Amino acid sequence: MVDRPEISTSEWTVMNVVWEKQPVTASTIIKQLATSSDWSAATIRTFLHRLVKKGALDYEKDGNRYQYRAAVTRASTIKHASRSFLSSVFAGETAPLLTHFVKSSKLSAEEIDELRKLLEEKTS
Amino acid sequence: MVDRPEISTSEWTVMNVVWEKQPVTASTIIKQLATSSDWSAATIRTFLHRLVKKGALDYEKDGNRYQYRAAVTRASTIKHASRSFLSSVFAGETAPLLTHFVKSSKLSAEEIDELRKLLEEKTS
DNA sequence: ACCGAACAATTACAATTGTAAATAATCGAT
DNA sequence: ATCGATTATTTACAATTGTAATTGTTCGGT
Repeated sequence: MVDRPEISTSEWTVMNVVWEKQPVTASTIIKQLATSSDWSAATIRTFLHRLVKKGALDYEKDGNRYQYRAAVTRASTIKHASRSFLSSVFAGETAPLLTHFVKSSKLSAEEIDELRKLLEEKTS
Repeated sequence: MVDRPEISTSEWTVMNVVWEKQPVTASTIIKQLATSSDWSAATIRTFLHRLVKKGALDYEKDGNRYQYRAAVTRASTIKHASRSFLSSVFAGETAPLLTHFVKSSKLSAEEIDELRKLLEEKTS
């Protein structure tokens, strides 16, 4: 649980693909991000290298290329980033954060129900 | 509504003080942050200058010093930062974000009730 | 009118980030 | 065994960020 370097916004985008598809090669990631981003292949490869350097990704050699996979869980990384976002942007106050996101979001009936249940549980 | 430069984590801390106390002088901000941060006065003054440069703060001269006040509303700045956080960390999906923060938060009965009401409204 | 204290403005400097291009290594097909 | 394509590695470079120290300016008190 030593603290790893922060993951930047761009790096998060890459990590999300890795968590979704791992183990995954650079070119698969590049293909996947081709639509949603306007990064060049080289740029994405830079992010991959940096993420390995930061200890957020691991890889195994697979002939010519690497199969990347996450070295940290999405949950723990989210926890970290969320804590820091909450603390800087909402000055640490969760209720206003929740109010903001509830207000600004479109939620399905199921999602609303799910959240309501979670809130119930907190009451007890 | 031209897009202004991003506000960094440290700058957010300063902005939160300004929104809370404006109009406010540098030394008041420095005093306020003395407890909660370990920045030197010079560092905080640097942040103030940068925030003016970025168009996030304005000031009026008041004799020797400046009275700073926000040039952007907290609400709109929060909206911006939240959108970007949602999109990078939660891949744009609000429901998981809400789930995460509800689970990880301590909420008072009143806050829970308030949130429940907000959710009700969304149902309709 | 001058001095020190308080302020603001300028400068510094390394680390991180966004954005790649250039170079080196290697696999697969001939 | 060699060549081109595909990877990975190294290098580049400006902007932003964290963290101040230094220098310039001005107010308030003697």
